[in-house]
Amino acid sequence: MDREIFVNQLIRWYSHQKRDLPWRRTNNPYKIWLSEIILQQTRVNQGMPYYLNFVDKYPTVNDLAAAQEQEVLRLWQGLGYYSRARNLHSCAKMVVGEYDGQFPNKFEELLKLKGIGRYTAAAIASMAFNQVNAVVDGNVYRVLSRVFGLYDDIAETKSAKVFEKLANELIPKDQPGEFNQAIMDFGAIQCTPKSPACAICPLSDSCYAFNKGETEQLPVKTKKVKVKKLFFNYIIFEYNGELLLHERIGNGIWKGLYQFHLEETLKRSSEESVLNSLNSPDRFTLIDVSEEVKHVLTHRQIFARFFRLRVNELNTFANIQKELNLKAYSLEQIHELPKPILIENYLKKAFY
DNA sequence: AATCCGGGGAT
DNA sequence: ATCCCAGGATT
Repeated sequence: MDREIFVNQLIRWYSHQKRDLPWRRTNNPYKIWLSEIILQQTRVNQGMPYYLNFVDKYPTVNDLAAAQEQEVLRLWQGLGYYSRARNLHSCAKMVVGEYDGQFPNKFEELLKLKGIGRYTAAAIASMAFNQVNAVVDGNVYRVLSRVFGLYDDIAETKSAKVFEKLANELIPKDQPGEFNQAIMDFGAIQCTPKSPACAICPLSDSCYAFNKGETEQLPVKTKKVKVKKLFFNYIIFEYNGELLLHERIGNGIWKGLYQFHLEETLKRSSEESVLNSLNSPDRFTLIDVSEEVKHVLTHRQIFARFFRLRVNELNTFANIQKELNLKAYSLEQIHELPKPILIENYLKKAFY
């Protein structure tokens, strides 16, 4: 594939087929940054409502910096990879505190900010500040590997350099932002992972993969994540309309989110053994045991059950909070807490 | 370099 | 079921 033809055809395709997205209607670096963080490992359709909510609630980086982290996490609830939300908040405070509320306009400077890696730094630099920095995301890997016949394994760290080098050789200096968005939209709409629309592709004539019949083989990606099975037994202590929850702390999934008391095991536990694990089980009355819920994450399969217990006496309710480091919340308060979607789904079913 | 971190949609 | 998404931080 001739490089000049590729760039020209790609941008031509983009001028006709590009999606009308709200963060494309602005040069505001705050909004572009916000959209990029939200869209990391997230499809546009899934991220869109979150973007709109964030812009609505925090119109400027100052508004976001002034927010409470828990409020930010609550707004992020359901989007996953919650470190993105904590880093988002941290970054907003950095921009306000160290950059006078103005996002830096250079790749290397953007890279210093929390939650901004090489992809996001290039995206902001090119789209908000017209800097010539090529993005490399999943779409770019796919499009370049197919069009130019690159067999570098995209699961290998070193391959990023190969694709980044080529992308930076291709990117036109007079419209870097347009090129970056064009190649990503092309990957998302036209050159899709499964069944790419080669029959109507303006690049198919000289596309390596199309001509070699290799579209299914490219990009090359080897490593597969091993999935670990976990069994979660959530205990819901209830007294007079209040439930006990606590914040997940330490590093690990759902850090900063709230949940019920959790008994976690590597094998499926019997209902009896879960209840017997509690001190003086006669202090409680079992109201309900939920069906097992399967919750799938990238490298976890969680099989969860929810044990709903009515605490018999107020005194016991207070003691449990101390024993298990829990806190009592009304349903209204719980609604405002950031929670894993697994917890949220159960609450909707059993309480809301 | 390898591992961890969510949830959902397309196939 | 499997793949992968406008990836980054940590180990």
